[in-house]
Amino acid sequence: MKNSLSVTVDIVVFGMRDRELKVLLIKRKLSPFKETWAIPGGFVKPQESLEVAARRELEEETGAKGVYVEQLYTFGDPHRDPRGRVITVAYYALTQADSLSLHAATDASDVCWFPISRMPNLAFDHKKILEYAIKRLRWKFEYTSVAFSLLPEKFTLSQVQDLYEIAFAKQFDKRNFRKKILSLNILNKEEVKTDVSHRPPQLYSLKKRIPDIIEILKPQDI
Amino acid sequence: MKNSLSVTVDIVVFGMRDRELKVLLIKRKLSPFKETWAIPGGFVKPQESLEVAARRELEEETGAKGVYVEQLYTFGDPHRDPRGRVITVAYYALTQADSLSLHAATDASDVCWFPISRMPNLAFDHKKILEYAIKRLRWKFEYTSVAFSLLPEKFTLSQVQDLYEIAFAKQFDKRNFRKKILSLNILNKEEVKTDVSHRPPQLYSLKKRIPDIIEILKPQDI
DNA sequence: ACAAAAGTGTTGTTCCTACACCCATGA
DNA sequence: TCATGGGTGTAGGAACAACACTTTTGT
Repeated sequence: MKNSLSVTVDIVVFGMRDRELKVLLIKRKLSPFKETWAIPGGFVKPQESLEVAARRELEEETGAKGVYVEQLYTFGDPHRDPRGRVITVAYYALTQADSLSLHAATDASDVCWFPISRMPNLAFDHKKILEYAIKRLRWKFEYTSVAFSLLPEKFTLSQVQDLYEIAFAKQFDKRNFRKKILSLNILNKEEVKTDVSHRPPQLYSLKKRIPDIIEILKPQDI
Repeated sequence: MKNSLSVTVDIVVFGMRDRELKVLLIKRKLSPFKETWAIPGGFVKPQESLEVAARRELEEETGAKGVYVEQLYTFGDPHRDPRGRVITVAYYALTQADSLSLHAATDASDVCWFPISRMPNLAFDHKKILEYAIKRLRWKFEYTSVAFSLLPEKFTLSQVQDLYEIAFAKQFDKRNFRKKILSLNILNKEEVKTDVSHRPPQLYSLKKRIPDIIEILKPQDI
């Protein structure tokens, strides 16, 4: 039973800022890949479940608790880590970027949001992990309501549309989009937003119990 | 870096037999869970990638090579294995059950197909893994062409429909089903099957290059 | 008054659903 | 000739796509 395998978790943290979809990266303080940008992660502790480990890593960098976290894929190529055999279980998280305050954890000299369209070189096989995460994110946006995890508690329909247009790099017809979202019957109407210098928008919140799969977009929309 | 983690792969092997969707199970020869049915699996070797390990386990029990294999999920609860911390990366495979010959590998005293509707008690957390695999399988049947991996090279449209009706435990309208499948434009027409005591059916094969996601069924079909 | 974003309906088209009978072969 | 599974079309309804103007507020 004894062997020299190690297991890490890595967590791809998504957030929406400045009308761009961004990912949180850390600059590594230690070898290998010292001073290279990487996805946050670390070794799994002996008595810790994988998701708990992923949430711990997330919290260390961002302070975020209770956000949406989902297992992505396990990367186990024997040569993916120069230190030896390290298998990593990748997760991704959807956060409200604006409500987080970043702190470089002990193993990082810097933490920063990077837009997915302009990524630096990444350590290990993190480029592959990131590409996989983006693919999964789009799929989830299409078929589930996870996208709303990137928005504040109360939001306008325009914010939802912006989110989808950014994620898919594509414009949608306003009337059809609103009709579609409302017809899904997954939103509660909240109050009307005031203090805006234009017509006051209706705020909505996401209902609590929602089916896993709801087909928000059609495949040809992509 | 040294720790006492072990990593295994488990592989849920699906096949279609006697108009039922079945899963291959082994009877464990060793403790823990001696003489209990379990999903085939084993420890990952130091220089072996995860998928290679999964395929090796599959081949040991069935001789099957080159079949469809996909990573499912990684189960890492600290207490899932009484021997200590064992993380398992679960895979599933889609095989043409009739073309396999089963051999109990060294760690098994028996190998057998079980219909998913009548499963025995399973070792470890294998019940959970299996439920997860069945969920993923249905999802994949809906949105991709993996189902065809359970069929022989050349097949009739009725075989496809049977497969879907069995997987979803639901009847589909013959004309609509055939229209739908053909409209996807993923099949090549082959020869007509002879030597059947009824009207000779048209044989089809799956085209080589097919988009990942094709929406074979609609959500409300399920 | 104007700038800025919110909000709203209709029509044509496409896709889905429901439904029942004839066909080709081997025995 | 009969038993067996293979194969086919149409009509009504639902969902989607394309499209432009009016509303409400702050400045």
